[in-house]
Amino acid sequence: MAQTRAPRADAVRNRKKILDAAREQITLHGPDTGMDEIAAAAGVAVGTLYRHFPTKTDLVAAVVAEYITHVAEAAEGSRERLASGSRAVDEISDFLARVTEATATNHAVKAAARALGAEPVDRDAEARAAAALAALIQAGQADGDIHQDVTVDDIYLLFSTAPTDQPPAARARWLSLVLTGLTTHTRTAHEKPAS
Amino acid sequence: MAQTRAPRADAVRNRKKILDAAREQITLHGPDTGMDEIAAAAGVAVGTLYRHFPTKTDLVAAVVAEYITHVAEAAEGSRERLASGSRAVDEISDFLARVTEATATNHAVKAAARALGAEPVDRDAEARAAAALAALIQAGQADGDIHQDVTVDDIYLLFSTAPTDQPPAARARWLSLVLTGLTTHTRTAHEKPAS
DNA sequence: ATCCATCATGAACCCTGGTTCACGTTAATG
DNA sequence: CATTAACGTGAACCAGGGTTCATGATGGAT
Repeated sequence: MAQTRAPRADAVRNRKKILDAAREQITLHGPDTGMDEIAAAAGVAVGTLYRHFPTKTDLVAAVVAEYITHVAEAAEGSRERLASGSRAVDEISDFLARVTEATATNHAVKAAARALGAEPVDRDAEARAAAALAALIQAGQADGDIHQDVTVDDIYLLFSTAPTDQPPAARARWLSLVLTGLTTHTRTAHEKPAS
Repeated sequence: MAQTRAPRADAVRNRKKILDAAREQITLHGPDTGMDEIAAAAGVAVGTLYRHFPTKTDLVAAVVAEYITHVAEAAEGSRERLASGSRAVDEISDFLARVTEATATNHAVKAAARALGAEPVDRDAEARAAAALAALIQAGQADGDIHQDVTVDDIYLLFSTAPTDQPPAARARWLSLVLTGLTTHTRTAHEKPAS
């Protein structure tokens, strides 16, 4: 019944080369990078791209999927580190920093995805990320470091808007500003009744 | 010597129709809206677009320029309202809210601008906006409501990353989170020595 | 060593979308 | 009212880039 042979070795190799090249080239030369360029960067002919990915949209989608998986792993890593006694706020901070970093790499990719009508990918990875994040937030709230009203959606909202085309200094500053908004010991002063 | 005739009435009318249509269509159908669509929406032939704007890039640039002018006016409006005794924090909040709103409309426009290599436009309007903002921040700091380390660049950084493709509720939440980061009575708890 | 299914190649195809231009219209000037 | 420069029109043009396909190469099973 299993009529499917094992995939050829070079095919696997090429698939990986293509994905890497795609990520890199799109990151480098913007969302409008041509298939030709990607193929060239991968050391492969255009036709090979199409053997692995029926359409450019599919290729970009695959790259995005990789990215989401990466985010999920980062979140789960942070969560596990909680066991080793690190503070939740620090982990959240680290997580945001790491993801912002990664997102900076993938900004153009996401733009490309949007431009092509990115589609439902890897609900599983998304779920894992959300679960890990929820755990982190709860821990932080238990510590009294994170505002009670902060949710996973908040984190998503923030890092989906993370500045990705800014220099590192700006990104760091952004992170600092945003973290201040998540942590405790403040309610916006102007909402407070005039003491 | 003034050999230049007065511009024709319909020409002026059309120019406005084109700019409006461009903003609207790009907002509606994404950054990849074609010149044809814009022309149709403006009730004008393609050639007319090119009479007014030599290239698509120029057209988009013009739309962006309008937008920046709008931002500048919003900032100056807020600043003037300070005289009437309103708190600076509130004005900053209002400003961010209004700009976020406007930016939501212009998200696609900015994307289009980027994709075409948006270019230096209206340094003047930018300068006016920056000046007004600086005044607002200073006032807020004098009130003790805004962190001392907050700068105009911070505001720019934040609202340049404002979520623009999110529903209003999400945008409001974002604003709230961000404002918490700007206002006083907090330093990120996890940076504080363990009390 | 042989064979074949899988895979790679890249020139050619085609369609989308920005841009042009030769020709009709129309608003301003006198 | 006549004249003309400014303006509007839209079919046609052209380049860029995604996609295809006939042909050749190669890894793996026998």
